[in-house]
Amino acid sequence: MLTPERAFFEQDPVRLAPLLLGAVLSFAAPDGEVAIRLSELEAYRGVGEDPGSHAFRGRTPRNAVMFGEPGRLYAYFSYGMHVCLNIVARPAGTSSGVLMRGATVVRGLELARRRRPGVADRDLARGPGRLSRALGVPLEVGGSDLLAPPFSLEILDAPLHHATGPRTGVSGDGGGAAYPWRFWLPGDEGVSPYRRHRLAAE
DNA sequence: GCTCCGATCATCT
DNA sequence: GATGATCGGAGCT
Repeated sequence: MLTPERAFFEQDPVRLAPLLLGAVLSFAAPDGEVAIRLSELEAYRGVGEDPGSHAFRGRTPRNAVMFGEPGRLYAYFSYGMHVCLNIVARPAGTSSGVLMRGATVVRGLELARRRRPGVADRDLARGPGRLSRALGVPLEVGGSDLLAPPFSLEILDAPLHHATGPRTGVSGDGGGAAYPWRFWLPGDEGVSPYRRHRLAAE
């Protein structure tokens, strides 16, 4: 394991995402620290390039963090109840991100269980909304540097064998086989359950 | 295991 | 005013 330099995050998110599989991210919240090992990620490119990206139509107040320094946290509120977490990629001014979709808890298991009463251990961080709750990262922490406290991030020395496929839950042109930018560790229990996307009306 | 469906609201049109 | 990078529960196989 090693701590990456800032420049590591300047690469294309499609290259970056698989390199982050197996990485350990920890967050020290007021009530304690939880660390997770990433097992599923999705890459999102920027303005005009990726119809599935929040940045596709340009900069807005919500997505402004993606246009800033790489290695920071882009957090957004989804479906009226979930917080999803991305790692900003590419040089400042461009806009890209890597969505953290699934992980397993490797430290602070007792705390993670307390945050998700009644949830099985393997489900604590299996899914993007669940992942943010297990870590204890609120929306307001968006924009923070993942390379500085209260965060820490360690990556593997060598990439792991991984699988690739279409992104989950992305509708319209950004879904489907044209953008096979979902990366996961085959067989890992932290990989989110695949949800078949709804077919177009007949 | 699977499918269907409602919750719930910031964001953008 | 509609949509969505989701989740959990109900009910079925």
